[in-house]
Amino acid sequence: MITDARVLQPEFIPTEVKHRDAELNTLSAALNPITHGDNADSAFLFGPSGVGKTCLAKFLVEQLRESVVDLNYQYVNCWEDYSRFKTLYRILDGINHTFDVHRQSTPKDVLLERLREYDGSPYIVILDEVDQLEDKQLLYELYRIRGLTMILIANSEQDLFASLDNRLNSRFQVCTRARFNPYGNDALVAILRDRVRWGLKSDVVSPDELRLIADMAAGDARAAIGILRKAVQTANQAGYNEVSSEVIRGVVPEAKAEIEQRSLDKLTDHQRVLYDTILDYGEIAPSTLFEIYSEAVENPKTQRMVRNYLTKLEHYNLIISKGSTKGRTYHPYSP
DNA sequence: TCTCCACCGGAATGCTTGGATG
DNA sequence: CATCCAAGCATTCCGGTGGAGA
Repeated sequence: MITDARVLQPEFIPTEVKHRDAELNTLSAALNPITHGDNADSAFLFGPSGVGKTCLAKFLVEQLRESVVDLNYQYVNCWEDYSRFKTLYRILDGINHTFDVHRQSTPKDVLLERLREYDGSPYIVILDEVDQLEDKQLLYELYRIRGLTMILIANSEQDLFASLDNRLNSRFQVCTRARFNPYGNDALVAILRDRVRWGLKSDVVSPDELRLIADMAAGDARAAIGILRKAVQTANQAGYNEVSSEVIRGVVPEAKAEIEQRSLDKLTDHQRVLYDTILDYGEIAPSTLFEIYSEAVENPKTQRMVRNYLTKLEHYNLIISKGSTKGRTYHPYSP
C-alpha cells in the first residue's frame, strides 16, 4: 500500500511548492540579491499553523543553493531552542564555529563575538516560531551581522511586533513580509493528491476520500497530512487495500489529539507529577507544590530543578504562573 | 514605609549519556 | 569494541525582587 513513507512525514519538503505563487515570488525577490553576491534584507513569514510557511522557506533556500554554490544555511526552531544561548549556538553550528563552546556558562557573549568574526559566504538563517524566542534583543544583534540574512517565521504579526521594542520595530518595518492564509479545500486536495501519488500505490485513496480529509483539516495542511498518514496506517494494519471514509472519520480525533499529546509525551515522570498536581489543585503555591511532589516521588529533585521543570511546563503552555515572588501561584493552562 | 523572606533564575561545576570516531 | 566528547541533566550557591506583615 505504501511505496514511500517519507512523503507522509510532517517534515517532508516537496520538490515543488504549489498554491503559494504570490508568497514564493515575494520571498524570492527579497532574497534575490544573494544570487548577485549582495546582502539581502531579512524577511517575515506570517500565518497560522499548517499553511506552508516553514515548507516554503526551506524550499526556497534549497532552490537558492542550486545557484549560489557557497551559501550557508541553518534552520532553527525557536520553540525548542528558545534561549539566547541555544539559538546562537545553533546559528554558529551552521557555519561550524562551535568548537570549544558547549556550555551555557561560556562567558557572556563569546558566541556573538564568534558570529561577528564571521566574514565568509552568505548565510541564511531560518528562525521558526520566532515569537517563542525569549531574548528578542538577539534579533537586533543578528540583524547587524554582515552577510547574515534572516527568514523569520511566526503565527501572528501583531503579537510578534508587540513583543519587540521600538528600535527593533523600526528596523523591521521595512523588511519584506509575506502573509499566508489557510489553504482552500481545493488546494488541500491538490497537496494530498501529490502526496498520494508520490508515496502510495494508486487507487488506495479515492478523490472523494481526499476531499473528506481536506474538509476535516480545515485549511491546515499539517493536520490533513497527519490524518492521511493515520488513515493509511490504520487501513494497512487492518489489512484493507484501500482507505475508506469510515477509516478516515475514525482516525480524525486520534490525529488531532496526536498534535496536542506531543508535548505531554515529552515530559518525564517527575514533570508529569508536577503537572498532574497542578491540574488537581487548580491553584497551588510553590511551597505546597514542592511538598506534595516530594512526597509523591521516590527520589525528589531539588527545588531548583523543580523550578526548571515548571518553566518548561509553562513554555509548553501546559501551566500558567501568576504573580511574582511571594504571591506566586501555578495554574493549569486555559486557552 | 520598612524589613523580611519566599521565590525566582543566572552561574559554576559535576555526573551521565549517547553517538561519533578510530 | 573501546574511547572520547558534546550536550543534557542535576546540584549547589547566591544575588535580586517584590509581596506580606509589622
